[in-house]
Amino acid sequence: MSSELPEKKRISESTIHRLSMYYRSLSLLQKEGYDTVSSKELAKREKLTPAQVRKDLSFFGSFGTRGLGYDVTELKTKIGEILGIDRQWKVAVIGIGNIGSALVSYKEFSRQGFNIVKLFDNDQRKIGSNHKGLIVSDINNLEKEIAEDGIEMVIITVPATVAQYMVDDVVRAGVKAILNFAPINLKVPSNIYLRNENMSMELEYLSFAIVNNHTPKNMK
Amino acid sequence: MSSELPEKKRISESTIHRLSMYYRSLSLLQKEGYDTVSSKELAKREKLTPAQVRKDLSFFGSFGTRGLGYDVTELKTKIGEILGIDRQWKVAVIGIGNIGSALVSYKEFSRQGFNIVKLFDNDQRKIGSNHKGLIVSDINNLEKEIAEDGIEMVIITVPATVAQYMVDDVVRAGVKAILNFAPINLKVPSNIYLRNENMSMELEYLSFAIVNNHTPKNMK
DNA sequence: AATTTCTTGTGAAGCATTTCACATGAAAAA
DNA sequence: TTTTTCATGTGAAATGCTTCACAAGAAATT
Repeated sequence: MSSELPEKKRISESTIHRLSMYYRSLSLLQKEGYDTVSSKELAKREKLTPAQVRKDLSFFGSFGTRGLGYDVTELKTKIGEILGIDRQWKVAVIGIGNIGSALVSYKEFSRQGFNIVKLFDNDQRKIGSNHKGLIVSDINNLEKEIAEDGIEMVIITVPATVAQYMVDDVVRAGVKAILNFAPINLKVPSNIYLRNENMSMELEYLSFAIVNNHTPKNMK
Repeated sequence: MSSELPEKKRISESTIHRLSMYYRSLSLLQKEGYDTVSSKELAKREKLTPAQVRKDLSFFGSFGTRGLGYDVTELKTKIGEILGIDRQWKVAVIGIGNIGSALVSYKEFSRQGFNIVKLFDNDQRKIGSNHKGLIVSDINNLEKEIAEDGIEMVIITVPATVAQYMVDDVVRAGVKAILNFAPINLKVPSNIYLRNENMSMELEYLSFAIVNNHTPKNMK
C-alpha cells in the first residue's frame, strides 16, 4: 500500500515573486510599528490589487482574520517559511570579478539568510586574496570544497565561455540551485534549479519602452 | 483633421524579454556562421516552443521565409530596432558602491549600446576618483549634469534610504527611464519608466524551489 | 445583545498568454 | 516542370492568471 501522492499545487513564478515583495513590505510594517495589515494596505504598498494579495496567500493557507486583516509578524513568519528563508543558506560565489566581488558585499543577501561562505576563481593573483574576510579558493578545488561544505546554492559570475564547466562541476558536487549571471544558456539536469540574472535585459526593456512609448500593464 | 491614432498593440513583458533572448541567440548564430534559422532551432536554444517564437515575432511583422526560416542578420537587425538597441544610449550610474562600480565595468551593457557616461556619488572620498576613465561627480550636481548631457537612462545603486531623492532629481533633469537596484518601492511620474532589479528575489525563488520541490512551467 | 462595519477567503467570470493546427507559399528534389 | 518537403504566419482552442463579487465571520459600535 502507498500513501497519497502529495497534491502538487502549481504555484506561478509571479506568485512567488510577490511573496518576496510581501515579505519585504511586512518587514517594513514591522519596523513602522504596525501589528496588523489588510490586504488593501499591502496591495497599495506593492501596487497590486487586494484580491491579488489574498489569492496569492490562499494558495498556502488562511492566515488572516476577517474584519481585522493579517498579523504582521505572524504573516511575515509564514511567508518566510514558505520561501524557505526561515533558515540560513550557504552560498558560494564562483568568479571573483567585478560582479562577483560586489555580490560578496551585498547586504541584502545576508539579510535574507543567504550567507556567502566560499569564493572561487581561477586567477592566480586572486586565489588566496581576502574579500570581506573570505579567502578566494582555487577553482580546481571547486567540486571537493563545495561538497565538503555542503553548499546548496552557488552564484556564477564567470565569463560565458567557461560557465558551463563550472556548472558541471558544482552539479557533481551536489549543489541544488544556481543563480547564473553569465549571458549564456546553461544546461543542467532536471533536478537542479537554475535562474538567470541578465541585467542587460532590464535595460533593453527600458529601451523598448522609451522607443515604443510602451504602456505596460504592470512594470515589475 | 487629424491622423489616425497609432494602433496601440499591447505587447506583454514576456514577449519583450523573449525578444532580448532571441537577439542574443541570433548574435551567437551569426558568430557560428549560420545564415538562416528556423523558429524550431531558435526555440530549442531558448527552451521555448516554435509557436511561441513565431507568435512573438508576428506582433511586429513577418520576417521569415516559408520553407526556409529567418535570415539571421536581418532578424537580428529587426529585433534590434524593435528593442531600440540599434542606437547608443547614454546612461549614468548613481551611487558608486559595490554594485555601482561593478556595473561601470560590466561589458554586456556597452555591448548592447548602453554607454555609461557619468558617475555620481555623495561621498567626498569618491568624488573626483577615476573609474574606468570616468571621474565621479558630486551628487549635488546631479540634476544639472544629467540635463546638460542629455542622459535618458540612469541606474540607481544608492542605499534605499536616499533612493527616492535621487529619483526626484533625475526626473526633474529629464531622464526617461530608471533601473533601480535599491530594495524599495520608488514613486515616479507615470511618464517615467521604472524597473526594479532585486537580486535577493532570485535567490528567494531558488530557496522556495528547493524547499517546496517546485516544478515550475518555465524557469526563466 | 443586537447591529453595523470591516475584511477575509474563494468560486466564478473575465482577460491574457500560450499552444495547436493548418492553409499558404517558398525552396529543394525529382 | 512537377512534386515533395519544409517552415511561416495566424485564427481558434486551450490553458493560465487576475479580478470580481459576495458569503462568512470577526471586531467594533450602539
